[in-house]
Amino acid sequence: MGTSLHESETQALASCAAAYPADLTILLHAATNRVTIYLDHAAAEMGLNDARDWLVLSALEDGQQRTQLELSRVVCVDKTTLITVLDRLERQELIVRTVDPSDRRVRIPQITDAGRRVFATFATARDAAEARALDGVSKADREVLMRLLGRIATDTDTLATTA
Amino acid sequence: MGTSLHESETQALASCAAAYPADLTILLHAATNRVTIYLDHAAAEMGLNDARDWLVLSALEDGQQRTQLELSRVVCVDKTTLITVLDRLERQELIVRTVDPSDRRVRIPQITDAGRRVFATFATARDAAEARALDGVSKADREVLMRLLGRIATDTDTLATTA
DNA sequence: CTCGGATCGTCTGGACTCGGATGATTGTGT
DNA sequence: ACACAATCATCCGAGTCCAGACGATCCGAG
Repeated sequence: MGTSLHESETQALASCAAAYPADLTILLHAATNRVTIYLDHAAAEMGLNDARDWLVLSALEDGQQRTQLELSRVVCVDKTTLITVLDRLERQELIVRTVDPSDRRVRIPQITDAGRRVFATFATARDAAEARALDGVSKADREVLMRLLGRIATDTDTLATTA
Repeated sequence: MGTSLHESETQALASCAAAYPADLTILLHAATNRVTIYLDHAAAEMGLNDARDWLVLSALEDGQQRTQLELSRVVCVDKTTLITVLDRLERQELIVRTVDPSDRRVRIPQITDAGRRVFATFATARDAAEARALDGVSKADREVLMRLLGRIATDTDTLATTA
């Protein structure tokens, strides 16, 4: 499934970043696309469909009981789209959908042992990639990066001006 | 066209960032989504369909003559998808497709004066948003952010390990 | 108890994306 | 001059996304 696209996208992104090196917006997109491509590739290598599949697994990994709707909010995936992800993960026996006996409307997706293993291997692969991407970067600089990204991600003022 | 979705996405992103504050991958996604939502909103306000519409305009703004295929590579938009963007921009008279007399296969999209005006107003809105998002951040920290993002975006080693 | 509104998961229809096919045009070898 | 591969824009089809509709279930008011 679509493994040959990585090559061309990689090239395209390279020229992208080269063309607009000073623009925060473009840089954000380019950096995100880059890690997305890598993560999708890593996910495909271990039988997952997407980096999003792993994201869902990671949200389930803490064992906390969550409704599908709650889960969709946590991982920022549309509730409709989440269904297809859960269907796929369930078919691969990485999760199971349990029914809450106290409320038969809701389904509680829960990670299986197999799912936990896939999550763990993916997580180490991702951590290695992150470490490599930031290799040689000082602790202080990393902290700056994370802090500013977090600020951009959660800054409500940026959006408030449009209202 | 889909203006009501901004609200819900914003909420979702907020919880997203809160749930995984230490993960570079998640932070990148959350930050990018945030600025994308803002830019899409700003684009819609001035009659554009997308932030991507503006991205295409920005690539045409330097007046350099580019083939559609070249353009698609510069802005990281699939050549097929670019067609629909150009069709829309042409319908709005923000660009024109000219034919290269020396090679009648190619179309050279060129920005019009109206397109230049839309680009300029959007650019100032974006710059203001970026300035607000980084308000109070020291020059040195900004430089760190841009440099590391650029490095992540262009780092070839990260992908090379998958081959 | 029962009715009505709220909330869950799922389904559906229309729009978008993108790999590959197609047609037009180019240049190159002979 | 002519065949033929290469390259451009465009079209098409399979896959995906998501807002809204829907049935099932819960809960509070009467």
